[in-house]
Amino acid sequence: MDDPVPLKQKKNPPRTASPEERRRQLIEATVTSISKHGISGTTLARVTQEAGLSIGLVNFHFESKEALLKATLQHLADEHRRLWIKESSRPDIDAAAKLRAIVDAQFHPKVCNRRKLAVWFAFFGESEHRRNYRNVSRAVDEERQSVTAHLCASIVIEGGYVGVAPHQVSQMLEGLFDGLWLNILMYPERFNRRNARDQVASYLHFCFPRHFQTGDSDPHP
Amino acid sequence: MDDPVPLKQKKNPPRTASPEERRRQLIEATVTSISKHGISGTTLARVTQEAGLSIGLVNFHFESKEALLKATLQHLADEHRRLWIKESSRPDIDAAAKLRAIVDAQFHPKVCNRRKLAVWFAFFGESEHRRNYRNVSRAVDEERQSVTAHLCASIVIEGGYVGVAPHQVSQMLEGLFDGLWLNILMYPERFNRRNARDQVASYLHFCFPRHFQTGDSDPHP
DNA sequence: AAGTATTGATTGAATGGCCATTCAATGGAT
DNA sequence: ATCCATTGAATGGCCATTCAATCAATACTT
Repeated sequence: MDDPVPLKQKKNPPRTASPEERRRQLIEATVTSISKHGISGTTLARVTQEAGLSIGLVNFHFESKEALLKATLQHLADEHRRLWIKESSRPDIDAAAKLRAIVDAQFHPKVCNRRKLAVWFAFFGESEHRRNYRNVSRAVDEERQSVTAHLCASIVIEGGYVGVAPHQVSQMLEGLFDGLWLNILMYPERFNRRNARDQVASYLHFCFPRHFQTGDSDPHP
Repeated sequence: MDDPVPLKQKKNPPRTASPEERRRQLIEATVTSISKHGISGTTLARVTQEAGLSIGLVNFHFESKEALLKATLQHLADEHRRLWIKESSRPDIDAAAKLRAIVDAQFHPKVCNRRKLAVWFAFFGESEHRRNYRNVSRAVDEERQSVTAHLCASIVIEGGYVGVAPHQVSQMLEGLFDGLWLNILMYPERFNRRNARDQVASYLHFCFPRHFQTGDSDPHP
C-alpha cells in the first residue's frame, strides 16, 4: 500500500471523475452561492446543485462545510495576491508605477466584481468567519501594506516630498481599498471600479503630485 | 443600566413592561448577539436569553425575526444620524468645523466600537440583509455625502482652493469611513479610532491645508 | 485478451440536531 | 372582570453529516 504506484500513464485522458477538478468546481459553486445567498444561505444542497454534483461529495472532497468555506477564502486570497504580486514585481518599472500596479490590481475586474466582493464581505460579516479571514489573509494584508509603504518611501526620497509619512499613506490606502470595495458592492450605481481607481489616483496626486497625475476619466453620469 | 432597586428579591424586577421598553431591550440584546455570533448565529433563543426574557416575546413585540433585525438596523442608523446631525448643525461654527464634527461623529466611541461595527458589517455581508441596509440607510448615506460635499464646496470658496473637487472629496470620505471601520473591526491592534481620525485628518490636510492641520487632535482613545 | 480484484469516486436516502414560529395557558395590572 | 403581557412546550421545516450501496477505472491474474 505504500509502494510507489507505477505511473506510466500520467497523461491519462480525463476520467469520468477528477481529483482536484472536483474541488475547483465545488469552490466555484460556493462563490456563486455565497454571492447570491450569503454564507448562511449557502447550503450544501445548493452548492452541489449549482455544481451539478451530488450532495455527498462535499464531505468527501472536503471534510466539512467549514473546510469548504475556508478553502474558498484561501482560493480568493491566493488569486488576489497573485494578481498584485505579478504586476508590481516587474523589474522594469519604477516605484510609482509599481504602486499604480497595486492599485490597478485592487480594482481589476477579475478580483473586484460584485460576485467576489460579496464573498469577501460575507466573511467580514461574522466573527467566526472573520477569524478564518484573519488566519488566511492577515499575512497577505500586512505584506501588501508593507510593500506599499516601502514604495511610498522610495517615492518620497525620489521626489523629495516633505510632510508625507509613507506608513500613513499605506495605511490610508488599505482603508480606501476596503471602503471603496464596500461602496461598489453596496451602491453600484454611484460607485464603480473606474471612479474608485480615480479616487485613489486623486489621493495619490495630493501626496505625490509629481508622480501621480489627477484622475483622467470623465465624471460618471 | 442598573436599577437602584434592591436586587435579591425573587420577583423584584417589574414583570411586565411597556412595549417600547421591551422592544428596546430586545434590540439591545440583538446587537450583543450579532456582535458575538453573527446574524446567522443569532437565534431567538439567544436573543431572549441575553435579554432575560422568554422566547415567545420576540414574535409578540416584533412580527418576526426578520422584523427584529430590521428594527435593530434602524436603531443603529438613527443613533448614528442623530450624532453627526447634532454636532454638525451648530450655527456657531464654520464649514471646516462642521466637517470636522462629521468626521468625529463617524469615529465617536458611541458609534464606532467593535460591538456595533460588527453589526454593520453583519448586514453588509449578505445580499438579503444588504437590501435591508439599503432601504434603511441609503437616504442617510446620501444625505451625509451631500452635506459633506456642500461643506467642502464652502471650504473651497472660503480658502480659494484650486484643483479640489468637492464631490470627489466627499466620495473619498465615504469610502474612507467604511474602510477604516472595517480595518478597526478586523485588525484592532493596528487600527483604532484615534489613528482612523488622524488618517482622515491627514487627508483633509492635503485637500485643505489652510483649514485642517495634520493629525494633532486631542487624544481620545 | 479476458476476467477478476481492488481501489477510489459518487450517490442520495436516512439520521439527528437546531431553529423560527405558534398557541394554549398563566400572570398581573387596572 | 377584563385586557394585555408573558411563558415555554409543541410543531414542522431545514440542514450538515453519515453511510451503505453503486459505479468506474485501474491493477492483477490467468
